[in-house]
Amino acid sequence: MPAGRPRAFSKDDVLDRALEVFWRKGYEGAALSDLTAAMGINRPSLYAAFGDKQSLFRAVLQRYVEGPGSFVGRALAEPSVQAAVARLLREAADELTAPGRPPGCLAIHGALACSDAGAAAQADLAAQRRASEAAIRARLERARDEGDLAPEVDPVALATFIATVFQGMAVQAASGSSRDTLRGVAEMALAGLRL
Amino acid sequence: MPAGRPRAFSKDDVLDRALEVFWRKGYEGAALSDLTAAMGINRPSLYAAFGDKQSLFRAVLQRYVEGPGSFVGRALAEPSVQAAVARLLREAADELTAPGRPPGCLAIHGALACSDAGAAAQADLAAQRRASEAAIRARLERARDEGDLAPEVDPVALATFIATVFQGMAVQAASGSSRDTLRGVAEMALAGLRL
DNA sequence: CTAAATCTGTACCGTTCGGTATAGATGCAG
DNA sequence: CTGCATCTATACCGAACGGTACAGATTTAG
Repeated sequence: MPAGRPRAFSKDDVLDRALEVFWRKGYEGAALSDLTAAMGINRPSLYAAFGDKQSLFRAVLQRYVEGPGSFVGRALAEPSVQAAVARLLREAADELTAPGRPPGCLAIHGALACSDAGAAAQADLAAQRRASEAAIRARLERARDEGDLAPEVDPVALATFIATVFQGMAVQAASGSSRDTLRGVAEMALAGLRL
Repeated sequence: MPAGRPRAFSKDDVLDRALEVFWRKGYEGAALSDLTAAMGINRPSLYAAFGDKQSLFRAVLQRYVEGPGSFVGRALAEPSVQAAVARLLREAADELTAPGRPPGCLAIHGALACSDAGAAAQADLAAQRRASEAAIRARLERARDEGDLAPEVDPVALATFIATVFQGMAVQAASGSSRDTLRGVAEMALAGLRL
């Protein structure tokens, strides 16, 4: 334990509070006063613990990926590629509309369009979306190597399609679409894929 | 012609300039100084001609729908529903990545997540998205009535699916995806629909 | 040519933004 | 108990925000 007065809050706890604010209002829409109010700490404590707003957002994004966004990795770990993709899209409908959380996906609507001040956050989220799409692609390529995917299927194009449907579902969720509506979208996409 | 000094600019011209700014930065990311600089007019002129920022955004949105967004209506006017949907998604790939314009769709990323000050713009865009989806649904229902659509197809669910794919494509475009990539998404969606 | 009406430009309003200096409180090491 | 390191809290900073008052310029109506 380092010398000096110990921190009076848990970093993870206040990060979760900050996540809720960024999730609901986006990077630029979340003011520092919103953040400190929700986190229950003062401004200098925030800066001492996390650095500036941009660094806080990075930390929040990482926590988002490892927390609410972790279902993606679990879905892709399904043994068959058919089950993996189906679980991914079906659980997306649940996760994007989970009660008690903001609707939609932080990585998608957290900073889609913003001023120059938000360009870094915008780039962070775009990179995260690319990473998720790359994870889907890697899973499809593995399936192709294992003979679990028809050889005429293009893993790159299919991964982009799946990611695109997911992103559209996130927009729908942010607009208030219900879980059942998103489930319907997922089923229609899966029916078309007929993996 | 009304008495008094005439306006020194064309409302439509400066609306197009404002559209570019809102499209690129979103409602909240577009500062009044950005807008007046791009429009080439002073702040009081803006307020006299359009009212406050929110009213300007409404006017810009309407011009967007009637201008860059008008391809949706034209695509849906195709005689066969198969051609209508195919043209809608294929032209979306072109329009969302058209050179010389901001990538993506104002109605989708213009105000997805924002502070309380942007709630009205957020609601306007959500309503616009619902209207577009309703237009697709109406076209599908017409096709069903005309026998142009298999009776087991649910127009509501299919319209939601098409709108969702479109919204996902807009997110991809805003992240820098190319026209060809979006074309691939459109083709994969159409192949799955096999209308 | 005068009067009324409208637009333009400057300069400013109060508020909120992200970020920080500084002082007091609270802990550990010796 | 003393010294020091770290955290908390108040109060503040300059800059940018959306919005407007006011004076001068420019037009039509009479």
